[in-house]
Amino acid sequence: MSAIKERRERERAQRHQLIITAARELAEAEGWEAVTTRRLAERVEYSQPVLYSHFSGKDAIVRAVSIDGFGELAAQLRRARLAAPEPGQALRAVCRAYLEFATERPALYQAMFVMPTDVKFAHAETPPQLRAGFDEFVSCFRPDNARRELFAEVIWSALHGIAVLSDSGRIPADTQDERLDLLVTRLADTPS
Amino acid sequence: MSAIKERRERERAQRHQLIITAARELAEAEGWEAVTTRRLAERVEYSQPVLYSHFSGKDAIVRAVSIDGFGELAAQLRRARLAAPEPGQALRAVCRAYLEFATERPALYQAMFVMPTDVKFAHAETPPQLRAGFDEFVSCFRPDNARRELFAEVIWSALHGIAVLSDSGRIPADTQDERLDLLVTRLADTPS
DNA sequence: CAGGATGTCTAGCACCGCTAGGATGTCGAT
DNA sequence: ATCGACATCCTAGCGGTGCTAGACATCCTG
Repeated sequence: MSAIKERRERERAQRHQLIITAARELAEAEGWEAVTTRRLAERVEYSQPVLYSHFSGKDAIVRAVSIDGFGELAAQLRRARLAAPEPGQALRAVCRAYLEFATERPALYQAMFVMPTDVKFAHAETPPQLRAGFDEFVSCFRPDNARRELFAEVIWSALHGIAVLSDSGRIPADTQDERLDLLVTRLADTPS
Repeated sequence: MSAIKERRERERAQRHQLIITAARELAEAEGWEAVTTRRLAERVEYSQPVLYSHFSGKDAIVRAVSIDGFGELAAQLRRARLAAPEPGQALRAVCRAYLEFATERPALYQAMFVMPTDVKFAHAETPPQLRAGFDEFVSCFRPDNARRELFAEVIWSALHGIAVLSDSGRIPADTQDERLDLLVTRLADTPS
């Protein structure tokens, strides 16, 4: 009897994740405007109301996708930082990885940082994945830099601006490296 | 006979602008998600199809609002730059004015830089108002700085990132000044 | 095997952007 | 002054959206 309940919960959790990945795939293939509850339901081979038994609404689905994204972004940034040959190169590597993430998964990135959300950065309810990503930037600055969190914030904001303006075609995408170089050179902390 | 036509065209132009300002006011009061063609039509006291005799669709209305915004932003940046006591303060003043614009007119700012658009920055069909705004940033760097356009792009992107992330509540809004200070200090061109 | 809880679907609500086609009014020529 | 042509504007409706109430089926429990 308990085994049955467990099986059901397992199936339910599977379907929960199925909805999230289906939404993500659909968004990455055709953009978020193509992600409608009807198409999503059809894709997971259930009717619309099933979606609402898992999520409070479409926003919640987008949020779930974005939280998955936060985890992947943090992992990618971490990998880049650790792979940097020397500490001085870490910031550049992490920044490059960030921009790569944004350009390679534009829809996922949009869900994370552009679409309306109630997820905060520096807050008690901040998802740990997001905090982890932020910390990768912080770690690129010297521990004795009292303002390293501020540095990280500004770097992150600048990268976000670059990512989103080039994604929407507002600035040309072919000079990304020069912008990255300027940003990193200017904002790396100066060894005391 | 020609006078009548002229009067009609005048009235038509008036109504054209009326639609734009109504859309803008509605967006600034309740956000863009509240700007529907029905509500907008009601507000200008015409039926929906009238909107479509002036604009090809809702997107075109948003674009018209944003172009108005580009003009105002450029003027505001120019004022700030010229009011700076000395050239070294110009960049800081312009950046501050930019962030002020974004925080005081969030909906207008969204139409200009966040909502999907076909307006490009560096392009032949770039609206002159937008180019003028960009040039205000360029003018904050020394003419002999060969990369001043790149500097302007990066500054702009960073400001945009800060503006949009704090508007959506993703970074706290109460430490804007510190970010601004860091950014300006690091990216001002170094006198040779 | 009956009863109740659980899960799922069909059908529909109010809203969206957008448009076809008819009613209304105005203009210029006869 | 009247009539036809034209421009203007609105009503009504299309297919779509997010979301939900209520009927239906299915399964576990006593």
